[in-house]
Amino acid sequence: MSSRSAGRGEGRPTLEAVAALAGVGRGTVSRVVNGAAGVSPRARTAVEQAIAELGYVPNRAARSLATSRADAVALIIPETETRLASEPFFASIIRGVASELSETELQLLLILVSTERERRRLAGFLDGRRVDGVLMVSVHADDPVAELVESTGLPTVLGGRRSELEPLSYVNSDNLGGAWSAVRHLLGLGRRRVATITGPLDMEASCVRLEGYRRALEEAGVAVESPLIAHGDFSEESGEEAMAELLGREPALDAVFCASDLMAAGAMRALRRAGRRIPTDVAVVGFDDSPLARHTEPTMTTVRQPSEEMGRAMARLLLEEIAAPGRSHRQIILSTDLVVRESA
Amino acid sequence: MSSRSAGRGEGRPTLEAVAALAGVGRGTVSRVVNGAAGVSPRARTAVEQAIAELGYVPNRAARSLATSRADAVALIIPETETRLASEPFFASIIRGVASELSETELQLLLILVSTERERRRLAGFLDGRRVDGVLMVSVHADDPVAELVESTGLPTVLGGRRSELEPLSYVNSDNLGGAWSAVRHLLGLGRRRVATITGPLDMEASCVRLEGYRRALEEAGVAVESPLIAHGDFSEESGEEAMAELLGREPALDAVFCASDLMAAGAMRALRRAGRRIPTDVAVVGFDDSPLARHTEPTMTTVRQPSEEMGRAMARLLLEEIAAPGRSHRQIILSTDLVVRESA
DNA sequence: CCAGCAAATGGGAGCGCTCCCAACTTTCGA
DNA sequence: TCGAAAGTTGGGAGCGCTCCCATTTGCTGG
Repeated sequence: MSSRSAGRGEGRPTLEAVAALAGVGRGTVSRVVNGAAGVSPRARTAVEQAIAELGYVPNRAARSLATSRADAVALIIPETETRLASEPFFASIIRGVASELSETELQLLLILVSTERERRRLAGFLDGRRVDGVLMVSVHADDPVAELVESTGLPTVLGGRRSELEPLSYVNSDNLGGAWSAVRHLLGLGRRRVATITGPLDMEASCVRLEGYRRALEEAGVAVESPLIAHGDFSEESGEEAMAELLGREPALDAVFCASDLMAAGAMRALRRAGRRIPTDVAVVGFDDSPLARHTEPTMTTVRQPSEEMGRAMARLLLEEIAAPGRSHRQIILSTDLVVRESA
Repeated sequence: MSSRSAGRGEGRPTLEAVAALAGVGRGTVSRVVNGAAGVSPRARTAVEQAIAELGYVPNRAARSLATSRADAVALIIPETETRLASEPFFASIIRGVASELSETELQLLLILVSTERERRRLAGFLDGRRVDGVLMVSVHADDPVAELVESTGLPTVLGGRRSELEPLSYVNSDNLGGAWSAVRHLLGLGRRRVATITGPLDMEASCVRLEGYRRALEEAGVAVESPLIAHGDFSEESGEEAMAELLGREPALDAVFCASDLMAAGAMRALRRAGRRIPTDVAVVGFDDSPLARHTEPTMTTVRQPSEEMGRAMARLLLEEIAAPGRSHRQIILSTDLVVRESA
């Protein structure tokens, strides 16, 4: 049903074969295939028939060579360790990107970069212009991979930004608002000793979430105390350690806002081990609303960020950027919302 | 640091430019670039120098056109609904595949197929020979996507198989042994009314896990009763429903083996709602050892399948198949092991 | 009835690379 | 010392497609 005649790579019909069968020139066939104007109805039908008969499919390499377009975009995930697997966030991004791209002719190249070797390989790859644009998530402030991508001058869209003055286009979620509403929720519950576990501070999202925490506290007239702030790296283990640390410094804390669900899960574990009841003794709020949040015990109150939509928006932005290169860069902020469950 | 001179696509140096600068012919440069033998040391250094000086990177489209290789493989995930996001299994596969591929020149194309439109697009894509091989996971028995792939004649490796007489190469985990040991564990705990929630029966893995369940029971001289068997589709909701159904039919059951962690999580929820204690009243075992298993309450006993290794093995097999096409197809079975936690 | 213009069409000239062969060197054995 | 074998090298001939221009065809108006 798919490839006619001998399925081998060699026998595949070319533009020329179609032209011959349809009794027209290559140019005409090309026009039909690419939906260009200026083809008589008669010629068009003849060509379409020939295409169907031969089962013609254009050779992308040849097209690429002639047009110097790649018809592909890369999604770069600089994943340290096992984050890809443990954080469904990435999977959602992938889904969003893929679904948006499926409307187009563009292919999606997935590039996981963790080692130095892979980074070098990426450099050559991008310089080889095998893609028309680049999507990149999980960017750290001085990420060499991001710099590499930026230096290629390819259309690029980031998921998240490196700093407030991010020169590249990006899609971000409202980290400030999300964190703020999480902490406000905690305060609304009457909690006053609210701690926070941040993500890695070389990621802007972490800083902004911390800032949201600060603002909510200040607005409520509650002092921001550094013993109530601990740092993690988004991983579950780091959340567990940070929580233990917090508990050691501030035994009286009655709530904690974690910059990721994974860390919140770790924190919950640490709290349980310390004999604290959740949420009675300590209320916990996470960030992401990953599937995990519905499986912790108690279920987790968390800030939902629309990760799939984020992937979609990234892809859309990239398409625009590819279509109109040089245009000034754009950014999209997606709103977050608090999902209240049992833990707070 | 990456692209010299005017970064624009046009100004990029070609093979010819390198040849000119090095004072040799195109053939020699090509030989050097491709590490072919038969180049004098003198010529080789001259070429290498020129390449460095010009920052030359071969144009892949041109190479593809000339060699009719694509230097890429596709990973096809026929994902229904949100499975990609909810099942870290896929993420692990991706990681494994990507890490194995990073040793090579091959690029990884990710193709998510869920709609009919996307399937048609895939057909054209594969016929366009844009990849040298195909990797595919989550295959259903009469999966049209799998048939499509098979019909292209491209080197292909499946994750899982469609039936016992799967003609394509595949990597599979020991579903039979895994299920068997899970149920044996349950029996060892003294449980005698052991139920099971299967996956979709149009997937071989589901059938085999069910078979493992049967055998363990039979070996122990325990009758296999159909009221103790319910069917799900690997999703959490289906697990919940199936468990409710089971409870209705067989209130006295004291254990349940679920063909996926997600369904086990759903089952646990249903049990809790029905007032059954886990594992006191009903012991639960899942399958996959997804991250989720460590977050349920109680934590889940489950069968671990090495999903990342599965991805790796798939990639390795595909590389072999691409290198030596026509060679008879191969299969690899990865062993599973039981991870005992609190739920059983 | 024909000049004059627009629409349609054919096909040459690449795109940058690999393949392969003819030609040239060098080396070695007799 | 010479011919043959082995080692090198250059570059023509594509790979299949798009771009673009010259040419042909089909109309319209004077």
